[in-house]
Amino acid sequence: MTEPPQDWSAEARLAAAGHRLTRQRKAVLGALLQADSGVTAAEVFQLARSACPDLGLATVYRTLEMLAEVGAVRRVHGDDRCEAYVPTVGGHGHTVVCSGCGRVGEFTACDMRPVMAAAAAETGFSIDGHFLQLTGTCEECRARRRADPSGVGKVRS
Amino acid sequence: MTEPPQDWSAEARLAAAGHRLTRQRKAVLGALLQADSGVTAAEVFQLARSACPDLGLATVYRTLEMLAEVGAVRRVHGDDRCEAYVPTVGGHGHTVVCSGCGRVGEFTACDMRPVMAAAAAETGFSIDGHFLQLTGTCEECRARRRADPSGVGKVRS
DNA sequence: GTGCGTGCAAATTCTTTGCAATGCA
DNA sequence: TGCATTGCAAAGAATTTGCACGCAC
Repeated sequence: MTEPPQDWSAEARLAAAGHRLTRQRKAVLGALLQADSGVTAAEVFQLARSACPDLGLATVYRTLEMLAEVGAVRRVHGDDRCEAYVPTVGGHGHTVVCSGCGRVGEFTACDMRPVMAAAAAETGFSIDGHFLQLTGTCEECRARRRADPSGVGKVRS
Repeated sequence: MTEPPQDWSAEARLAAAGHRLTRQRKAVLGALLQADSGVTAAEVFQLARSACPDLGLATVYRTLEMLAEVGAVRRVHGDDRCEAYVPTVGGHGHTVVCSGCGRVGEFTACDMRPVMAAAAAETGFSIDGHFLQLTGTCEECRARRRADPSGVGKVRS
């Protein structure tokens, strides 16, 4: 459609799509960047409210949907439940979710072509996209687990 | 934990986990097998009701959760919305969702080790699991698209 | 016979929408 | 200034829970 901008920042994406950069949207973006793990709409609301006390929850939903549309945030799906959001780093990327603390990492080096070819051969579908999300343990949680191998050491409620 | 059964059928999984096979659960399983695309809880309810008219919606939710727990069904996530279910074919597998009609294929030949290694190197996480879902076009939708290249040809409402 | 599993309906949670007022471009 | 955007509150959808009864084992 439109020429992709050189600048993949959220602000640039907004501008490229013809959206305004309001105080509320800055607050939502700030909350997303502040959190180093996937956040739900409710968590964004809570975090962003400290920067913008009159923020409404409906605005958070509207903003998150809009940000996902322009590619500034990515939706993260849990195995059980869905709907957490993380800010996008680059053009295409995938998320790694820590099973210990919920922290989210993002990586871009992904060559899915062999897997996609295998899938196409096995199912007869032509493959044109993929959603990949890895689970693992972040460095910090590995350290904690070493220190206390007995406890499960879950941090997120 | 428990020794995995040789038989990966849903009934065997239920029995292995100590769950009873009731009329309602048979109806839910039947509905899942009957549908060749991912179905939501509401759709399962509607389909299963023809085999079991006194089925309650709450039971569908309870049953789907239980089936997911024992690995008899897999949750499918849409890019926008979540929570559709497909029956599991084998021990480990992934789903391919047709963007035209919503039909779901499953494939098992997946070697994610290179991707997981790359992710570990880039993020510092130790990777222990992956959720992969491909999107593409099934054979039937490709044929339809060839016949009518103009229309988008979406089938699902 | 014993509990697990169920139906029903109410309760709860999550998300969306309408509309007048506001403020960014 | 013009129109996208917002807050509030109410509507709506999706999901869960409590409890007495029925049925698989």
